[in-house]
Amino acid sequence: MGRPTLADRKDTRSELTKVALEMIQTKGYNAFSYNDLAERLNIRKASIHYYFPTKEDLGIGLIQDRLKAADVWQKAIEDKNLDPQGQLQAYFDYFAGLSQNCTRICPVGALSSEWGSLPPKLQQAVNALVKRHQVWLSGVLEKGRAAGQFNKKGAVEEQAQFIYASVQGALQTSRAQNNLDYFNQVTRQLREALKA
Amino acid sequence: MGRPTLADRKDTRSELTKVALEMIQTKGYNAFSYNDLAERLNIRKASIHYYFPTKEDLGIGLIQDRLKAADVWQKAIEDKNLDPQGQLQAYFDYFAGLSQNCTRICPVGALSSEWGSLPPKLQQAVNALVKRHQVWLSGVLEKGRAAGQFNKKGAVEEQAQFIYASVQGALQTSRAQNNLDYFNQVTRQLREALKA
DNA sequence: CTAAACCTACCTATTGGTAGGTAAGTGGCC
DNA sequence: GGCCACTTACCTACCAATAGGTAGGTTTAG
Repeated sequence: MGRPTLADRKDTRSELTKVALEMIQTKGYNAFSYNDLAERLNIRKASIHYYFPTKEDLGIGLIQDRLKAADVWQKAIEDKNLDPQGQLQAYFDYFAGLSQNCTRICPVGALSSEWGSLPPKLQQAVNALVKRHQVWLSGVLEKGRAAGQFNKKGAVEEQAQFIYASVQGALQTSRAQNNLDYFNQVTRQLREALKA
Repeated sequence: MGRPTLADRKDTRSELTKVALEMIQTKGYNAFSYNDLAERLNIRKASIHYYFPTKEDLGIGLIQDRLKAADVWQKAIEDKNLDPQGQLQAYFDYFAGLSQNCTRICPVGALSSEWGSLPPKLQQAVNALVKRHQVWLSGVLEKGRAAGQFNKKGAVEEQAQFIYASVQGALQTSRAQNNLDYFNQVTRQLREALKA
């Protein structure tokens, strides 16, 4: 009967961040509107403001979701008991999967490219997520060095930055060229550059 | 008075692509409007349509400008008679300068991040510019290999892709972190990864 | 006289956002 | 158990601002 009962309702909030995330990955932050989201979820756009008063709030909320997802992912990786090299490979695999046949890039990379048009608080949130990635990578590199898997050229933080930047760029260029091999070539060379 | 005589007029077309370029680099393609451009050039926005009927035309025109600029730059580099390693460094230096104190990124990287929202012809234009970069880099690497300056791990095209992706990502992340050292760390590690 | 290089004035669609509803579910109190 | 206050999760209907774009002038130079 017209309106669904509460029991029927989906978790609208997480649906919103999910679709907004997808749109940021495919089109960018400034290329989607509340109307686009409303049509996708089959609700009115005013309802979106109930969960996210402003688009900035939506952006920040969505990044916070990613922060939690990173927690989950990192713990799942830990449980697999991979060696550092395997963990690095899992990181690459994660992004290769995220690419979805060269249709998406990392949301953080997308937002970084529109930096000057982002509200300061959203910039902060993005930065926190970047840092999280780099801290995790640094940890993996540290362990890998101890295990003799990675070389010791420069600080691990610098190598982590190198990996992070290359992955972001590779995802973007690989989409522009419509060829995931591009991404794989880059990660192959990263492994080469890091090995002991 | 009021209105300037034709002799006083700047080259409005190139001013337009220049300012549009800057806005793409700082905010992204979807974050600036014809109105923004009009205010910056102190003309009416309708006049912009005289030069560029649509925003897509503007984007494409601007990329074609960059293609010509790349020609000029490459020839200027050739005249300097640098060795391949010096040419690669000049490439890095070019991007470090383009960063303008971590306020701008490469326009191609910016457009690549908004890929899904770009008109197909603009995507094509962007791709042509990416290819130009990579072909030039491949040439430099080829010569560098012959001169014993670079290693021969994989094809030069693959190494060129690696360099290109890393530079793009480094520019973006370095802006997000507001720290050009980030960019320099990445290029340092690229040199390391390429050396014979 | 013509054409280049603008202009004013307008258009429709869309933007993010607000005001004020309303149906359905929740918890407390007698 | 029944009533009532309250909250949740939406809704309709609007708003001013801005988007890209168009029609049809006007000024200036050659």
